[in-house]
Amino acid sequence: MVNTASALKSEGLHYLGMRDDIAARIAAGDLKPGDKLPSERRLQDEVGVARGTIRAGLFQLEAEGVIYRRDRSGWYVSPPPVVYDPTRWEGFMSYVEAQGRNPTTETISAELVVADPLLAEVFSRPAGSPLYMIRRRRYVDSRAVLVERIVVDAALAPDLLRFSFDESLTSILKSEYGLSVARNQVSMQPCALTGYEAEALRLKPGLPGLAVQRISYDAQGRVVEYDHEHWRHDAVRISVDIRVR
Amino acid sequence: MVNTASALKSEGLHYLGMRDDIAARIAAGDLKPGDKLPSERRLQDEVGVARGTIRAGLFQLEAEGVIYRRDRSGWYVSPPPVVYDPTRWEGFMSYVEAQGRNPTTETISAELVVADPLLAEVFSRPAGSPLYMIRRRRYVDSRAVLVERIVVDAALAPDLLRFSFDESLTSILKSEYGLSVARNQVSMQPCALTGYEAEALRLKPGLPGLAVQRISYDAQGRVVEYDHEHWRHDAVRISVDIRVR
DNA sequence: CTGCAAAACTGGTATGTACCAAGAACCGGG
DNA sequence: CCCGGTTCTTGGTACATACCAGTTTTGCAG
Repeated sequence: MVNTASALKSEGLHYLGMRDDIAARIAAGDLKPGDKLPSERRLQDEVGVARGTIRAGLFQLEAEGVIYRRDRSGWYVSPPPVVYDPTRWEGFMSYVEAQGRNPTTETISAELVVADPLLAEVFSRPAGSPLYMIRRRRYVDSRAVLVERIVVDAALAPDLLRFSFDESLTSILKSEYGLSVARNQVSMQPCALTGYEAEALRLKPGLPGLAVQRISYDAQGRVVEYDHEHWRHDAVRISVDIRVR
Repeated sequence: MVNTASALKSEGLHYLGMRDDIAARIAAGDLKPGDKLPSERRLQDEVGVARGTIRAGLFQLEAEGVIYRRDRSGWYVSPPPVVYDPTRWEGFMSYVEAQGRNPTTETISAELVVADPLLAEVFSRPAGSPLYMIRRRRYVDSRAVLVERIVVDAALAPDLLRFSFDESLTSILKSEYGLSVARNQVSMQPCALTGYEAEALRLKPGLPGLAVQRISYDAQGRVVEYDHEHWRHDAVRISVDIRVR
């Protein structure tokens, strides 16, 4: 490495120096995923720089996904991310479990809505068509990692609301309605989590995240699911393995 | 919207209020991509809050990819991101051009190396096998958006270094060596750009980015390219359209 | 031992100040 | 007109301080 913590300090980049200190302690296993860091004021005394400088270093590590914060509780070491493969239609529950983690889901709302012009276009239905809209929050090992809004065509899945969505929607659509996905159109973009998403994840508005939009089609080309997910950026890694066109 | 700028201000979240002010001016087209924002000290006077608060709001917008900074020059409105489809093997030059933007490439280095254990495993060659390693910096509309390190098997592309890599490596491999890609294995993760990457992109170390790793195979399953890319996070959007397994 | 209120602690926001280093603009000499 | 140095501007870093609002702990009353 070119820059050691001490080199950075002597260059006058104290916040990067302290960043490296903490990062090194994590890399060395001195601090493990889930562990709590010393408080900002304690670090201030230990390291001997102002609290603002300490916070700059912590923000750095947060942006890198190395640590995260719980409001007014403290800073914690981030657990490793889950791997997400958009080319598979396994649901969240199964691929998180397959990675040895503990997924849970909480339904925020589920309602019947009518298609606005945008939704109508996505589903190739007239505006005003009935659709189900489901909002959920999903956890990995008790940490909220994403909120999503799923829209399903009511014509394909009549009376969908009688089910609970705290488990896998994937399995409901398949076993109850015989709907399975043949094609996914996925778009992803780094974003900032603000407003509703930040609140739902109990995050400070503006923290970085990953916005995922997915349209799932069945073999007949009908839209089975129209999904928007907002992930905390440190909770996910994308992996794709595909034949090239 | 639930939170207007003025509402946030009265709540005591001045930095979010000013964030919304700027975001609104950009959304309204008052400030266009590439435009320069007023200086921090000017904003300080205009908005009437301390410079630290102004900077907090600017960092916010930066994390969202709405604005970016040129060191000691100023803050600028981000141009729209380019769309990147890992399922295609069109090179950077062609897909950026197809989106009406102007791509350029700069070769940083190109050399013959020998396979270390990790590279040997990727290429299924004995350690010590000859490989070409190419580092490049790529631009969209004169803004550096990514740095990459490509490794190519010297056995598949002998004497590769006689070519210039300031254009498309894709076309060289295809036209000169008959190598075309049948399968891509792509992994992506939000990251922080530090050290070499930050320097090469002339970015402050620690800014958010997207790390992309790609292994490209030909129809015989041979590794054609082993590629690591580091993108600035506001410059790219990922889009995938695939049949589900 | 339990339940609950008070106290201590923690991060969140904001202000003001100071100085540095790199970029941009200016201006004069050739 | 161009070149090159000076000056101004700009963001970058750092400090000290103050107060707020949730979280966590403490400790007392029942």
